[in-house]
Amino acid sequence: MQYKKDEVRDRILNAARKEFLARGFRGGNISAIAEAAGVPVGNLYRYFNGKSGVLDAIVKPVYEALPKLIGELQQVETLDSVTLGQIMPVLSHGLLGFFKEFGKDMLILTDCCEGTRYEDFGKELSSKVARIIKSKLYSEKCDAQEEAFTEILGNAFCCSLFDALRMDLNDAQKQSVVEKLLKFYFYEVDKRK
Amino acid sequence: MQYKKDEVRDRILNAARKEFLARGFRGGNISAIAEAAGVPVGNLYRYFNGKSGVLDAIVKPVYEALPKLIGELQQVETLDSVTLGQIMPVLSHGLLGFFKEFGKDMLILTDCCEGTRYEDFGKELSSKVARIIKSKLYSEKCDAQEEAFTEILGNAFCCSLFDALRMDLNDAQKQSVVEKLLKFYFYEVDKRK
Amino acid sequence: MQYKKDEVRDRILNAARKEFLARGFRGGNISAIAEAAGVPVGNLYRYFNGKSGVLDAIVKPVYEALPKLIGELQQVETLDSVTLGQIMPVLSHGLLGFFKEFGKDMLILTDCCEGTRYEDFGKELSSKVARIIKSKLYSEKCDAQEEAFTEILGNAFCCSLFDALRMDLNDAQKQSVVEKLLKFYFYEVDKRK
Amino acid sequence: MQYKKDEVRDRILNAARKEFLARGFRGGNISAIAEAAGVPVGNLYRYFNGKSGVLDAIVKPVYEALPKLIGELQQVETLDSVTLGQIMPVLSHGLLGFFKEFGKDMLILTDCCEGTRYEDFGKELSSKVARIIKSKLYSEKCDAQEEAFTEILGNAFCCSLFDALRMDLNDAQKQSVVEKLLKFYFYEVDKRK
DNA sequence: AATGAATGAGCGTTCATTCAT
DNA sequence: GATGAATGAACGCTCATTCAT
Repeated sequence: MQYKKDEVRDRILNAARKEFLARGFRGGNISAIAEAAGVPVGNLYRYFNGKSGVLDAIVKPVYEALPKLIGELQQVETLDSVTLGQIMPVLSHGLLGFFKEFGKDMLILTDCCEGTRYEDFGKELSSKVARIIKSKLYSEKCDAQEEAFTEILGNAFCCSLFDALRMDLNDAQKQSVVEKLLKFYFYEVDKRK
Repeated sequence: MQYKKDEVRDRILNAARKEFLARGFRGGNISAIAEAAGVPVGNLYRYFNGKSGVLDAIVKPVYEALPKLIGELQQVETLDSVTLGQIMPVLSHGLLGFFKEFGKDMLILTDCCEGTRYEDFGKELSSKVARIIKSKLYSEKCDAQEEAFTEILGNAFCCSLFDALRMDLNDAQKQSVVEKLLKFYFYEVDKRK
Repeated sequence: MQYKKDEVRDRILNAARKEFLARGFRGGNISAIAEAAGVPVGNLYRYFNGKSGVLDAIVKPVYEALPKLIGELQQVETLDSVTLGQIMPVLSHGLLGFFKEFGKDMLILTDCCEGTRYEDFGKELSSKVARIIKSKLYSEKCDAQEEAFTEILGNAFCCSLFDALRMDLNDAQKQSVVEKLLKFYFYEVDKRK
Repeated sequence: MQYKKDEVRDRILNAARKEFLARGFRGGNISAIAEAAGVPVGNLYRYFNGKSGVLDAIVKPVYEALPKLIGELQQVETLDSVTLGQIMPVLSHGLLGFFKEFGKDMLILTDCCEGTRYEDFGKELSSKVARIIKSKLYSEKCDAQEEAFTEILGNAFCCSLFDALRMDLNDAQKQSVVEKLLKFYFYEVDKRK
């Protein structure tokens, strides 16, 4: 009865998404998820490997797709002639694509994974972005403040993109907001560094 | 008073700071705090009103000092002739002062209070900042994207300031980083909006 | 439903009855109840809303049935021509019925509820009875001693009825004892007041 | 510093009396007693052997004086010619005397000793009184109902006396109420048995 | 495969008692 | 002798997980 299983699986995942978004992973309650999904607790354990198994199912796809995006960025980054203003759209476009594909799961990954092995995802992404910013903003070595400045910028830019995704806007509006952000962050950035 | 009470109190608070930073309030374990502080659980309750009492002791001072800063901002904001580039230093300077006074406690307040009455502190601060940005960036009504844009900016700026505070730099360096951020965010901002 | 739920529920309630009778509500130990019932603590909480939930289940039915009895008494009481010797049988008959229906639970209600919202049940019942006695014994206002006297009588009569219920007698014997009590308390009572 | 000790001792006892009357022995809190007495907890343990030691100090005098009274009763009881109407005044007079001497301590003994070795005091007193009633009311063997009836009467009479003591009346009034009770219970009791 | 009752370790908290000063 | 901080066993309760049916 495979068709049945998938439907149950999805009901569980959707209930879990709601629960984790509302209460975080730690605060989220497995029985509440099962009940909301209309599935007996015991059965949930046939579909998933416990609470963290449910989280994995929700979050792993996004989590593992990230290196691909990062890879693309790194390829572009190494070209000396490429500017931040050219790289960042790749990132933001990629994230927009992610969001279209994975919906809220990306936000669960970034916002609701305290206390799990995913909790550093956001930080890792930020620092990757920071490294790119740094390499483009300061061609040679830079001092502690500049180092800090780029880290902060990496995080701020990521935060801003995620905020944009979070907002209750249609895709076109999101696109437009992301473009506004790109302009805000990287237009004549060299003058403001 | 044998075994100076204050010393025990501080040991508990410091152990709690570590625990809450590492695991958040919900995930933080009172017994672990007591043990790390070298205090039996029961005794901890002589010093603090339970788990949330410990959190209060750490976080309330910062939490209650905020309105003062907000008040200063609001006074400055209402003057039509004042620009973002003039207001924001007040905010960043205030936060720097906060940080000097309250150290990591401010970060506990912003990062570790999920599930407590403090959980909206960061959001409230951001939205306050966003409102100021909006009033200065768009003199009249603005559309949904612009609205979203300012909200995102408010949050990003606050995040950046907190990141700066979080960094392992001396005060002068922090000051310098904050100034870099002010420049980055608000220099010729009208051109990038 | 495997392991019929009702059977577990009853095992818990019976263990709780014993525990509360032996140690009172405050002194009663939830883990001991669970163990005596052969149920793990956690499971007990599937059946009842905590310690006071178990008490409620035992005691509420009796507690809420009382007003009905009081109502009947009040109807009879208001008639001027009715004597104590006629009213009290209504009360004692009612309580006998209660006891047939609720068994020891009524004694738990009267004896074991210190520190709960039921703790005044006995006192309220007594004072209700006292008021009836007073209205029949002293047609007009009465002095402090007479007031005290009726209060004491109300309580004594209630105590006596409960004692009768408590005794290890069959129903017929109980009935007979109650009749003896009625005679003892109210035969030619005016001569002894 | 003996004079000091006694004063401290009394302060503790008085605080304990209040606490036990308000919350019972089990519910009473040793630290609260110490605080109310203005004595550090540790010091309380120099004066008394813990919580039950404090109770002992309050309650033992009354508890041990009882056999004396019972003894007097038993002496009178054995005389065949003596009637209930003659014995009971001895009891009530004795209890009145007790109450004058021990004040509220007798009520603590009867009302607040659940869970201690004193908890059966009331029952024992009642059954003693019941035995006297029985021997006078039924010269020969009696059936189960009569047995029960006398037990109930013993308890009711004791309860009534204690209630009388409990009331907020002056000594003369108490005396008068007790006489009312004696009349109520034992005037022409043979007709009502 | 499905069900939901059972399980028990672990949490936050209380409080009678002891102990260091 | 006086002090009150320290101690830790025990409580009521929760919840992720297992198990019997």
